[in-house]
Amino acid sequence: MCAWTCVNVLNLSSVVYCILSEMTLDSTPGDMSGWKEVDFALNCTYIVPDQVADPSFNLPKAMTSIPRNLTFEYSTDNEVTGVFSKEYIPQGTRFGPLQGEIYTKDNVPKLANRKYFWRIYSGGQLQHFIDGYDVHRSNWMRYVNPARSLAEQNLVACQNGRDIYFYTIRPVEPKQELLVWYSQEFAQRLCGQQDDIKQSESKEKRKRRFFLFLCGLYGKTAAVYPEKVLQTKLTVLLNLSSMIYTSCQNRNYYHLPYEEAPSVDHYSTFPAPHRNLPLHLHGLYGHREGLVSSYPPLQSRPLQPSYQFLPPYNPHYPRLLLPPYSPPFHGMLSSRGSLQYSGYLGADGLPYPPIGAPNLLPVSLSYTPSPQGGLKELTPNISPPRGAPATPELSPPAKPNSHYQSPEQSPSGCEEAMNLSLATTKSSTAPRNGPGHKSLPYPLKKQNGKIKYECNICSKTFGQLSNLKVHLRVHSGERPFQCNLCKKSFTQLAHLQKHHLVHTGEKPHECQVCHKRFSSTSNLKTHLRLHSGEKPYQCKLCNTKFTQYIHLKLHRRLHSSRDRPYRCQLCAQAFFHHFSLCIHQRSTCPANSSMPANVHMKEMVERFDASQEADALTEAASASQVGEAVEHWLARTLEGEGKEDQKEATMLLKALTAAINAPLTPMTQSAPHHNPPLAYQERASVVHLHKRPSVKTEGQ
DNA sequence: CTGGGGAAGGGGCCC
DNA sequence: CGGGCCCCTTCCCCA
Repeated sequence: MCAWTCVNVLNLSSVVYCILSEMTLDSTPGDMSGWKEVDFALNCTYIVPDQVADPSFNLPKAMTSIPRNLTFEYSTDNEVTGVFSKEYIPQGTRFGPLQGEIYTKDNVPKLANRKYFWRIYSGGQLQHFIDGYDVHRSNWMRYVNPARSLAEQNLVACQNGRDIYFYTIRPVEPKQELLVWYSQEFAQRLCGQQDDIKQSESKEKRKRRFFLFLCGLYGKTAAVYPEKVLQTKLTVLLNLSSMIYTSCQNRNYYHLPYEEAPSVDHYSTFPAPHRNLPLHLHGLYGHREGLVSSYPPLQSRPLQPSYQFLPPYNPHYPRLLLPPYSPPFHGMLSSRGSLQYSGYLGADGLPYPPIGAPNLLPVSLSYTPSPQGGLKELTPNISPPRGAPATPELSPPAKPNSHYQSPEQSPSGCEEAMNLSLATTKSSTAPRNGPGHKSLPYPLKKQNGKIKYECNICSKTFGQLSNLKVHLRVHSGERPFQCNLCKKSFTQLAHLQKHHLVHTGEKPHECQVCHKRFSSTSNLKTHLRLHSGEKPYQCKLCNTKFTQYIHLKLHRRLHSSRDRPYRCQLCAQAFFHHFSLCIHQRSTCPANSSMPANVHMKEMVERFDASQEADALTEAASASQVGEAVEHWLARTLEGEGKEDQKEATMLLKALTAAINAPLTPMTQSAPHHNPPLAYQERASVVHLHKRPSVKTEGQ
């Protein structure tokens, strides 16, 4: 574990110089200058969750959790020495969260090894530690080495919610090592702790710390030494450190952490290296693995007050309370700000003035990442953990044969009632008196010998209770699955998982024809219709077919009643032609009880109304002319149809003809409700009589 | 304006 | 019981 040190303000200017030099080199068009931790959380494009290993492998999670696009580098002794990419990893990729044992300030074991401690802050206060020491409790992130220089840093560590994630701040080429440094705010939080730091240390401790500093000179290699070799090197280093320490006193100083002590808040000072030394030689890189969040102050000068009251990083911190600071240098990654301490200090050592508040950001943000790679289920307020009663605090779990007595309902007379209690979920977004609160209990019904669970809000029945429970969220408004990146919530985990692809950019479903990829099977299926030519949605009026229902729906507007001047005053159905209205009123109008309801007939009238034969007629056409047109239309429509269809059509023709010739009762008389009819030019000339099973027409 | 394609969300069924 | 899957629907954008 590395021990990070921090420059003394006396030497700040030279370091700033180094930073500026490196920044120039590192600045890329796609850099993330000015990104706050929340920006990383919200804007990162790719999310790489940990691998979930088979527990039966019995390997430490720290080893098995490494994502597939990463790999460990091992020493000859099979110890992990670093984490490398196996393939190209784009900028804006998120890894994490970091996992480990959780300790509060008060329950840290006395003998705890703090080398893998990360500090988690909430409300500006240290809330707990995540200890990555135990390889069975921590994940692969414990092995990520800290960046020793700006040039090599490719990850930034951010605290999002109460988790720590690593984000790629630049593309990572294959076989490149992942090297991380704190985000700006992360460092600021740590800086805020500096007041607590004890400035006094014994000479021996300082020597010891200087030894650790020298370990830093060896970089991460200390991690890979077997114990015996390490012991030897330790001895040499200790002797060396004593000598150098003595000669280096009274010069410019760096802070170095004292890692072996139970408390990390011990510091010493050591000589400043040359400005061109890599950062790890500045003492920033002092130990074996990873970063320590319990690292020393980045500057000795007190921060501006606003930094001493950093925004709370609890799950509901308001974004506008984020420190209104931007990185002081254009093109500089915000993470570098922390890296360089100059993120807040100018060359004169003074803090940079605040830059405009991020008023473009949403007012508030609820952010509670989960340890499951970005997917989370809201608990416990929104939804109980799996296996738990839906709302234990509000409703007792249903006991066998027990009856839930809702406030509105009597317990009697409902032998098969079931208490799901879902609708009474405390944090349901549905109004208290809205749907869901009167929905209890849920009666069991029997349909075809099978038990059905009925929703007593919409009466829909379900074969399985769990399906009903999920369904009830529709009424209750409960959306227990929230995306921790964009705050969207969902009623089902699967929906959240699918949604998650939006952030990862993953498109698992490939078209085998054109190899275009899609995020869902549904979208792929829709796409495949383009290749197959299938158009399952057909306009029943003009026969135009579509690959998507929405297109048919939009198309239907062309046939909307506003273009149909002749409206039936009894049933409000409208037609293009007056004679069609007459046929309707004498045959298919639901208000006309003289003829039995015939859906097919009704549809036929509509189709004829939209046909070219009908268009060819004048509105003053006689009954016989209309009858001829109908006959012609039917004959044309029936071309190629089966005998059954022809038989049916003949019957319809008779019915239509009879309708045309039938007297119109005064009550169904109608007139155009607006302008006289205009010829409808766009209608398709072919209208099929019968529906093909594969074609879904309107109303189906 | 209309048709067409893709992205994404939502409900429900099945295993 | 819950995850996975499928289907449906809607929105958005573009030609």
